[in-house]
Amino acid sequence: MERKAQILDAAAELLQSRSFSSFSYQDLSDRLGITKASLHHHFRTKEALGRALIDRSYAYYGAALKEISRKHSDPRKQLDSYLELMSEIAQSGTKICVTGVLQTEHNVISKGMRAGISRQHRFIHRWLSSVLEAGRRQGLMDIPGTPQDGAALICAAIQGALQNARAEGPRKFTAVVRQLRAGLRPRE
Amino acid sequence: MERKAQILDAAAELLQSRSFSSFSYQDLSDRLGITKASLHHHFRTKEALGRALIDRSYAYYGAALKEISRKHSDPRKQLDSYLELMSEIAQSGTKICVTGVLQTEHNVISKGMRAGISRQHRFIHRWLSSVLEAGRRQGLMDIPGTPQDGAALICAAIQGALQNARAEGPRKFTAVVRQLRAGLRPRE
DNA sequence: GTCTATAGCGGGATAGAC
DNA sequence: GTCTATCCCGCTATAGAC
Repeated sequence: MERKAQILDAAAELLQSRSFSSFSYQDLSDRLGITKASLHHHFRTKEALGRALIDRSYAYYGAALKEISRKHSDPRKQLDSYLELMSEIAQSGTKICVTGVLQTEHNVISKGMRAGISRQHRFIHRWLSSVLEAGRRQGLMDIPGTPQDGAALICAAIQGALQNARAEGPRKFTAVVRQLRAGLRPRE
Repeated sequence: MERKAQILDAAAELLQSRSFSSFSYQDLSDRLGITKASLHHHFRTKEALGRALIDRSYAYYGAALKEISRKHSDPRKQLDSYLELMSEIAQSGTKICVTGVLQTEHNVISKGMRAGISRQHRFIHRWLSSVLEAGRRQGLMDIPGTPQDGAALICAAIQGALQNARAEGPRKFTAVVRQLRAGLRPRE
């Protein structure tokens, strides 16, 4: 299980920096110092590895967002924490979000992988919707439009901003976050 | 030249539906009915084809945005036309924007391709900034923050929205556009 | 400008020994 | 669980005839 986790760590790094189609078992072999054949022992096919990566990402966000909800009751703080979480990816300088990578490869990955990505996207969208909904209900945010639309904008903008930022520099990410917050008008 | 254009048409379609690394000269050969060797006659390397695709995309947006600026003097109409242009991609159901595809492959493409994508991104960002700036100056839009930040949000959100929409359905795109417009608060 | 033929590499994957 | 050895395939790219 130790090994499996090591492989997933290295694979996640490669997925987010190079995309799914553009990393190989050979790349993993080089990084981990074990042969391709051994890697196939842990994940029989690359598709299986892909599904495992998505499941792991889903579990990560599940835990992270739950933790945020537990830690802060103020929806403004919850939103901030989410944005902070995403900004860590931007600060890597080499990675973008898993959803962005795999939605871009939507037409070249398996149905199983597509389903996993869809589930993750919908989960995060739902969480953000509920945060915005609470923010409005408690009179803490002045959201124009529905919480669902607001959440859709945040999902799309953060995903695009990470891609823009890796290519153009991290200031692109902070600019988008700044504008996003301005548009949601949290009250002081 | 006729042939070159045909190849670029087919390649653009494949680029936007499958990503750069995930289409091959064989795919083009199948679609166009000419051999891989012939394709190499027109574009010696795939990298050269990639650069040509980016140049073509850049020229396309150059012409399209110029045309929009010529046609409408009202910045609100200019913005609407831009969003309309992007929504055509969403309506395809299979394609996403070139910038999104190639920024996602940022670490696996050549420097020349990166430079071309960067130029295109900065061009569109600059155009949007000037539209928002005019909107504010003429008292037609109530943009919170700078026009530059506003433009960065639009770029990122549209790019992400196209990816979300292809995976989750076209309503994702319209939701993002709706929220984007609400955040920019154009006056009636 | 298009073809046939082929080189050369790297990809995912398997068999079977240890 | 890891290895060596190997398979088969598709990829980019080239040579050279028509």
